[in-house]
Amino acid sequence: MNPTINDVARVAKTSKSTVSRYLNGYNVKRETEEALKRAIKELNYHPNVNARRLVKNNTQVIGVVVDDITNIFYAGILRGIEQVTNKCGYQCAYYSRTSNYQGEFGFLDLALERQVDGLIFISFLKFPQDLLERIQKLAIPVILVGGADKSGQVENIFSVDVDNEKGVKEIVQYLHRIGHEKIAYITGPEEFSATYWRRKGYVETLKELELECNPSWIIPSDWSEEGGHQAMRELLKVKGFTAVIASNDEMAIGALLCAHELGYLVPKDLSIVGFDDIEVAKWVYPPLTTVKQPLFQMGEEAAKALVKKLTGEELLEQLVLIEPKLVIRHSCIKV
Amino acid sequence: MNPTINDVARVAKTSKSTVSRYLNGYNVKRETEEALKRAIKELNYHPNVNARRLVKNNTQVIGVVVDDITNIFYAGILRGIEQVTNKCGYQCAYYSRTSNYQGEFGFLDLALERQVDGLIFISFLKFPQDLLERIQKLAIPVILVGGADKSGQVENIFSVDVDNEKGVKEIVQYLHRIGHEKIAYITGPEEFSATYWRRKGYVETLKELELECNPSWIIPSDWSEEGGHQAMRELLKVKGFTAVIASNDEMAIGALLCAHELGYLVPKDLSIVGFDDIEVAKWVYPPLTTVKQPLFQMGEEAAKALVKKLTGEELLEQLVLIEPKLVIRHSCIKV
DNA sequence: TTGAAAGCGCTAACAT
DNA sequence: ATGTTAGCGCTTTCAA
Repeated sequence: MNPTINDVARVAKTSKSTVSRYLNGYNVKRETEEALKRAIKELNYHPNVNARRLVKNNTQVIGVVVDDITNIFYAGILRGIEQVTNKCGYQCAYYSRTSNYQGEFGFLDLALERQVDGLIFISFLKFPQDLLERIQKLAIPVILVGGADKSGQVENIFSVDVDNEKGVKEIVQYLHRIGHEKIAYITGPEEFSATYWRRKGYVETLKELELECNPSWIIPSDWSEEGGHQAMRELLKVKGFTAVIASNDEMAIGALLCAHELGYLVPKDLSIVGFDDIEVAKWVYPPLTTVKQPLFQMGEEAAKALVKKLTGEELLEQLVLIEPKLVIRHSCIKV
Repeated sequence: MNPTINDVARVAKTSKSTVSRYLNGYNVKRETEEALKRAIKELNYHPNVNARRLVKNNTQVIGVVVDDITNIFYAGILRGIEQVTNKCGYQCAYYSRTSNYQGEFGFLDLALERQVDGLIFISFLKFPQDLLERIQKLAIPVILVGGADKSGQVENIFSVDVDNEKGVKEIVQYLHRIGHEKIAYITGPEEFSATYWRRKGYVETLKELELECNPSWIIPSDWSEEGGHQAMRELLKVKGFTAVIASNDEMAIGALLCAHELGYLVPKDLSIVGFDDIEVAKWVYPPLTTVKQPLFQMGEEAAKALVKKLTGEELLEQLVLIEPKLVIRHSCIKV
């Protein structure tokens, strides 16, 4: 069996409350401190956090739940979260929904069972309404990152996301600035909220700039490189456009490779833009013009909000939308 | 305050021991079960795991510690780990050493403080001797993934790694088979155990095949795309070789880009091989020939070993080395 | 099948 | 500055 504060107290010839006090940073007499230090070392004592958590009814850990921990996309967000939680004395524990939680929202048990003090849930799928309602009823703070919906906001739930609409708007404006008037679009799967907002950015900005909005220039796809490849193949049957916006970088890369295979030169014959600015975007040829997701900031905002809730502060906003940034490389050219 | 089993007992008009038994799957009378179900629902009761963990002195959670959770490289390993822990009724919690653990081996506290039942530690840096010694003394099982050292094995510590030496050996043999006799090599930083074993695979296989082993054809670098780029620039000043092995894919991609920039065609003028088989490897032009890391299997083996230790089984081996697989694409050509 | 009671390791009020 | 004591929410004998 592991040593307990009782053992430490016995060895140091004092009481367990004194041990507890010492361990928690309260003042003890110089000599007791020495004796305690020796006893702890001698016994190789380590506190049992489960006992402490039981009595204090808190854990000082923040749970970060992602749909799939192996999805590289979260990386920047996690970095941002850690940055702030570390400063505030919280431990970060990461959980993947691919693990065996009972039921769709089983991960909420992490909070209900008091494994964590609060939760940050990262997902780019649209957050289902019943999830939102359940979170709303919870006593434990849960912050959402990703699948935000400006319209269907639920009272008292804080979420942060990238301003997808704005991102695509900037792309279209940029293409327009360098002379493109006929712009095609490869869209993502509908279950992602980003799909909706990015396409909205595309359609609305075309209207604003009075550019041609041709439905056959919008091809649905699946975020994947292969999907982008195939979408491009279809687009090149339709023709008539001078630029293609893929709603993420992987599809943009697929489109790029497809164009090259079919004998089109990028950007000479065709300009291509992506979205996300994944690392590979600068390695492909030509380096991809895209829009950089402010992942780190998203993580920071989410963690700050959670820490505030945890310390009883009021949150002023319900939704923070962070602006992405256009990254101009070499996959677009003036026409 | 949250409802406890006492509340449930009161509402269901029974005792807390009966509630506990019911919750733990023991038989209770049909009617009590009904009453309990109602009470639990009515109160919205959720067990407090900290109390349970305290009395049972176990957590049913496996901690997975990585150097940096934002390093995409771990993805496959994590998937493998989850695959087996899910089956065995353990929860997986992921921790990043970039979080604020006290001191270099602070993450071991996760086990000492009983936050987890066992630990899988993933790192590709050489495992320092004192870490190994500390782990050896621990009552809690810790499995190592990555920085294995065939020679300096420490009694009673289980680790799994890819057979790096074998991987590079296969590359050299392949290049030799398609006619290359002069092969350059870009190596990684020395603090990674893979650097040592991969270079060993290169040097030894050259000797075995009686190929020229020219020290100025070995350039140290830093795993990065930029590093590979620069290493290639240096190699192309030396010249004389027909193929380059980069000890990871990112450097191989950098080398590829550099060669193209300087007017060399790959694979016509120069064959290039990488190591890892990251996703991008097939997206670059020409698609990169490389060696696929058996990440999923590594994760599986590690988790299986930990579960065995946790259930008191004996482990037969101390080190499992998993063979990587050559993936032939289009960056090499017969000479 | 159930209830009473002890105890897991710790914190915190209270008393000294 | 320190010791005594109660109690956090649960499991687990033991007895009925």
